[in-house]
Amino acid sequence: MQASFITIGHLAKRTGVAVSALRFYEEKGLLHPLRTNGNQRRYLRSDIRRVSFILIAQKLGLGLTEIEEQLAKLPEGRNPTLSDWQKISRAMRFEIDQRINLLTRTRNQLDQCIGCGCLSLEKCQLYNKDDRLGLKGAGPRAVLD
Amino acid sequence: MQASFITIGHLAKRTGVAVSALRFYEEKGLLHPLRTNGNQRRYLRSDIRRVSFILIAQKLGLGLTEIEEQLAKLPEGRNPTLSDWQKISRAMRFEIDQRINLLTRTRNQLDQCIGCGCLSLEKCQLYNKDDRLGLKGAGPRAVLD
DNA sequence: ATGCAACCTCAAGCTAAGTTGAGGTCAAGC
DNA sequence: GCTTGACCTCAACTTAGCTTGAGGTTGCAT
Repeated sequence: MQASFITIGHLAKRTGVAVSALRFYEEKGLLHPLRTNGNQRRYLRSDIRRVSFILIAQKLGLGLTEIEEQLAKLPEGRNPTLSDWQKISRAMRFEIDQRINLLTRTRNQLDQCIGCGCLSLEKCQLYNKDDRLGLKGAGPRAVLD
Repeated sequence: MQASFITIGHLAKRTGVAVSALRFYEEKGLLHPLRTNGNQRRYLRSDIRRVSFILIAQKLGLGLTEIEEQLAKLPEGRNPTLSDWQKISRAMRFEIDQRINLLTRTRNQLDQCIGCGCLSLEKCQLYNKDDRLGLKGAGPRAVLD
């Protein structure tokens, strides 16, 4: 059978990802190729799509660990169906929306800052909001010189 | 004079950034504190704002090198004025807008993908567009199993 | 004038996401 | 049946952005 198995080199060419990166992804648990008797990796054709997903998700700023969590939702063993992928796509859309919202909020706050000239931690909305500082101590207050 | 100089510890508390990170930023050329006779760092109060800027810019995904380029626009020596900061803020606003646009485009493309179920490199807008693949060889075409 | 927290330097270590290289094996075409 | 390109493992190196630790000094408050 010249079945649906492809070599690592083939997968690399089809996805534009380096062979070394594909091996690295396997090490990180994102890919699970089979092996020949001679110990060479053999991928399913559907792994091309799997790798595409990794690339897209990385563009969205997800780390490999988070990506693995998403991929874990795919059925292991059988080829993922269209609806399997659609579920994940929707999750990603949600992610993107979140990011757009965050950026939009940041931009609005920055607009205020352009107005007031403040890039101060204590007065500026831009920074106070998003966690990070506890602003615990009632330290000095004169930030604007 | 209890002038406008602050210690590294003070700056750390005011910004929420670790002392070690502040020293690291200096090494990378983002901060230029003075030194006491005893070799301890002394920062200007305006460095609080400078650090705030670093934090915000990092959230936007800029690397320290790029941030340094922005900061280089600030006058060295004298305290930056309101309008100095405003210039930089506007540059940032532009950056944010760019990012929002990119994400919005990505989302629209993903929406198409949800429709067609394709997360394929060769057919999907999402991936083909943005560089990366040369898609040079006229390799096999059957991506959807 | 002394104690001790806060500071200093320098080297090494860490995570993420890979790449590079050495040394060796596999498999497919002639 | 042999050659050769593609594959294998394992270890070390890379960049970014820091943290941690060892060993030593400073400076402020009493």
